[in-house]
Amino acid sequence: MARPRKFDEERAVDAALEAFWTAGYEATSTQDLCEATGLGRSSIYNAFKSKHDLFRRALLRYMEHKNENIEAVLDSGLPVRDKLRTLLDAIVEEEVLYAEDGRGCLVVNSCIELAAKDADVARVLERDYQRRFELLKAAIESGQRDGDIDRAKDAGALAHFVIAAIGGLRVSARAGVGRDALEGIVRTTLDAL
Amino acid sequence: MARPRKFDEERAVDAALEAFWTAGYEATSTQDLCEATGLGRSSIYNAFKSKHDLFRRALLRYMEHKNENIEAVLDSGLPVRDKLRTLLDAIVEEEVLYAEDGRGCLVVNSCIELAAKDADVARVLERDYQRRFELLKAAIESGQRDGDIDRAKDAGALAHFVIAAIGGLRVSARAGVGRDALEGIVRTTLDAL
DNA sequence: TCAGTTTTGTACTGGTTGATCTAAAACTTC
DNA sequence: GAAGTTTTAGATCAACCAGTACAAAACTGA
Repeated sequence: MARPRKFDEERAVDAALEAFWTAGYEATSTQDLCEATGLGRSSIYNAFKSKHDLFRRALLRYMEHKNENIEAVLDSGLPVRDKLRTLLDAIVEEEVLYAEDGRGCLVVNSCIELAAKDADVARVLERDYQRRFELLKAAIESGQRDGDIDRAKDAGALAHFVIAAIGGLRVSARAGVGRDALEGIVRTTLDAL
Repeated sequence: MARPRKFDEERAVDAALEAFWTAGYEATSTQDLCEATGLGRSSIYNAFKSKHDLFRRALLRYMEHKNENIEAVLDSGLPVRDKLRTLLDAIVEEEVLYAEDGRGCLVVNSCIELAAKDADVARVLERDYQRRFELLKAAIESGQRDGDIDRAKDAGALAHFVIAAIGGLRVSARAGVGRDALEGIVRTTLDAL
C-alpha cells in the first residue's frame, strides 16, 4: 500500500513515558520527546495527535504496567497482611531507588501537576484510582473472610486508607525522608489494618 | 536618599504566592506574576533577583502561615487525639474546598514538582518537614505522658506517619476522592495512633 | 516500472519564555 | 533648587514553545 513505519509505536510511547516520567508534562518539550524517542517531529505528530495525546498514552501505559505488578502481588497465595506489606515495601524500595534520579511515581506526579487543570487526565487518573481501589478492597475482604483482618472494619475504608498511605509515602520520600523513617511509616500503616 | 518604592514587598510576595499556588512554578509565567502583583517587569526584577527567588520567598511565606496554624492547634489545651483530629479534619475541609479551584497544598505540590530538580527548593522543603516533624513529635510525646497514646510506640515514627497521612490525603483528594472517603481515611489514621 | 499512499526530514509558523537595557520619572538630602 | 540615588515603564533580547506545511523519500500492489 504505502511506505511502512520505521519505528514501533509502543517503543515510542515507552521512550516518551521515560521522558515525561523524569521531567513532568509541562517541563518535557516536544524537542525532548524527539530526542527521547529518536524520532522526528513529523513522525511523532503523524503517529500521535499532540503532545497531550502522547502523554495520555504514556500515562495509560505506566498505569497498565504498575497495575499488573499490583495484581501479581494480590493474586499470590500469601495472607493479606503479607500481600500489603509486599506492596508497601516495594513502594519504599522504589522511592529510595528513584530518589537518585528523582522521578517518583508518574500517577502521583500527574495527580498533583495536572488533575486540577486537565479534565482529560483527571478522568484517566480517577478511573485508575477506582481500579486500584477495587483490587485492594477485594483483597482486604478476602483477608476478612480468612480472619486476618477484623471483620468489623469497613473494607472500602481500609482500601482508601492503604492507597492514601502509598501516596503519603511517596510525598514524604520526595520531601527528603529517608529509608528508615519510610519503613516506620509502613509498619504503622500495617498496624492500623 | 532616592525614589521610594510605590508598592509593599510583602504584598507582592502574597500576590505571587497566589499565582504560584494556583498554577505551579513552571506554569506561572513572569507575565502572570506581573498581572498578579500589578507590578511591572522592572519592579519585580528590581525587588527580587529572579522568578526562582520570588517563588522561594512565596513558598517560605506559605510555610510560615501554614505552620502558624498548626502550632495554634498543637498549642491548644485539647487532648492530643483531638488536636490531631482537628488538624486532619482541616486538611479534608481545605482539600474539598480547594477542589473547586483546584490548587491543593503548595508544599506538597512543590515536593512533587520541584524537589527532585531544584536543590534549593528541596532544602527549603526538607527544613519545613523537619520543623513540622518536631512539632508533631513533641505533641505526641506529650500525649504519651498524658496516657492518651500508647507509650510503647515510637513518637517519632508516629509523627512521620501523621505527616505521611496528610500527604496521602492531599494526593487522594486530587485524584478525585470525595469527602466521605477522605473522612474515612482520617478515622483510620487516628485509630492507628 | 509506475501509480498511489504513507512516512519522514527540514524549514518554518506565530507566540511565549525569563531576563535585561535604557532612559525618564520621582523622591531625599544638602 | 540642584545633585545624587532609586524605581519605574516600555522596548527589546535570544531562546524556546507546540504545532504545521511541504516536498522528497520509501514502500506496496498492480
